Amino acid sequence: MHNVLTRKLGRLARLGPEDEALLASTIKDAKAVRANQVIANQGAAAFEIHLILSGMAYRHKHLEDGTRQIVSFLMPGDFCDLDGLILSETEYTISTLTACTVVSLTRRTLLSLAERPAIAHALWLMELADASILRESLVNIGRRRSDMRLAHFFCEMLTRLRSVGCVVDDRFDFPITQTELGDALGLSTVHTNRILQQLRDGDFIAVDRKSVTILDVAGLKAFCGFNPDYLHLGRPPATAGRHRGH
Amino acid sequence: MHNVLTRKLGRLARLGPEDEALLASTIKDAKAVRANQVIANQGAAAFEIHLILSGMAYRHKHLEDGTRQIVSFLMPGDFCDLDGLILSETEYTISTLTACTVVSLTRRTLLSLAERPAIAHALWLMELADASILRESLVNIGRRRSDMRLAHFFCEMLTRLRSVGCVVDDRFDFPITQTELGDALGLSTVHTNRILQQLRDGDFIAVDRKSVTILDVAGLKAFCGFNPDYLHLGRPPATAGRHRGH
DNA sequence: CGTATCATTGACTATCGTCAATCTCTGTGG
DNA sequence: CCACAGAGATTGACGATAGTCAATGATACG
Repeated sequence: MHNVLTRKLGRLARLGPEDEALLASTIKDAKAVRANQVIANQGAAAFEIHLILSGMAYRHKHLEDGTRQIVSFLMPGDFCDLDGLILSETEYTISTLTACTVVSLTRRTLLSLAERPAIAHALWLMELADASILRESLVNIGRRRSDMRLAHFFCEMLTRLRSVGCVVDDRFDFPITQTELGDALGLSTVHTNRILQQLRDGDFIAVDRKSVTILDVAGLKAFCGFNPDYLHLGRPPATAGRHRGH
Repeated sequence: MHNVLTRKLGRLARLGPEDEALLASTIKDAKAVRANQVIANQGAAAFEIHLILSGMAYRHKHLEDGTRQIVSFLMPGDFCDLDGLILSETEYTISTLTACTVVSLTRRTLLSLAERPAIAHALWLMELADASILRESLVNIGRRRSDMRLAHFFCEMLTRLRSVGCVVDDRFDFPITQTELGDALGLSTVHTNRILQQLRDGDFIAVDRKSVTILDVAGLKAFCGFNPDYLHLGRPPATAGRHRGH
């Protein structure tokens, strides 16, 4: 009867039965949010912290000239705005990519969770992993050509989504537009389109409106030099059953 | 008799006299490090956490193809590798830009600091500010033209260095090469050189081997749309004496 | 002085962005 | 069942931005 968060935290720290019970009693009252909705707005006061239970969302920042940059993707088990715990104002917008189940927690609730050392430790780790992903994104955008950039991005999505059980046969739901992809990777829509075609022509990936399939996982990783260490996913779930062997 | 860290943390949380005493007794045995030295190496085990007391350093990640990306700049009062507190392996290299004074702390020492709520709160905030700067860097590299990118970078350096008292008359020590600048901003050395010339020709900045002078602070900020909120510098130091009005 | 490092330049190329048109798909209303 | 609208994908043509290569200056330091 574990929820995503319990499983995720459990991979990062040794939770006792009391920790799990506390988490189970806290993480409830999930709210359904449709795709392409705003969860929290850049510049707005941060009263609540949002946790994704299912679905995907992203953080994005808007510039004066009307463009924007997507700065992170959020998966099941991720907190959208943990910094609202301490900072007063959210400095990015959070939008859903797919339909999501979201839990809203007050600061007080989260602080009470953080009083348990194992949970605090795991939350710390999540925050650090978040920063680590940001640094790798910086490397990706700053120093990789657009084809490797796309490739690296898909490798990351594959790996992170797999870690929360959202990948089947190297395929995952990913209803992203090419404009959004470009906004995430610092590319124009047109260029994103062309590079995407290259990756398809190279039989690395297959894409449709709603999902992405990685046709050649090893090849794609080799192509962009993907090394998943920076994701800090912790030890693999002990309960795993999928994708054994071959 | 406050050190940089005490002052910085004091701006982020309300430290009691005991907090300050603890910090003062902990932050000692500073080590001098020359410019262009490695403090901690990508991939090495993280035994100690490093704190910059004076000087500047930077974090950078290396790619397989020999290029690198500088992902953060570290100023007095910044921790270089707070994540070593929890993660076992540093995933970036830390190098000094100038001669630095550095304090090395064991995990145990840092954990004992974090037992005091005000200090823990301030450390939290520092970590969040760090992530916030990373997100803004992503915006900068992903979505700003190279001239605005450079401009924004200099605005950030000016603001951060000023907050730790390292700016006099809009001028600060900054012995960075154009190659390093390019590595930080996702640009080639040659292009960095040319854009730098534009900024000089526009009378925005003056640069020499060792320092940067911002000739037109308001103009530079307006040019790139700089908004310092993301730096989360907290309330200005109560003890300030420099740069009052006139 | 000689050497090393960095800055600067020119010429050329590659990558990437912009604009505008067209195509495809999906869902809707009739 | 079909026409139509709208969103997103795709194309081509073109231009701008940025990278590469290689040579030349400038500066600092021993």
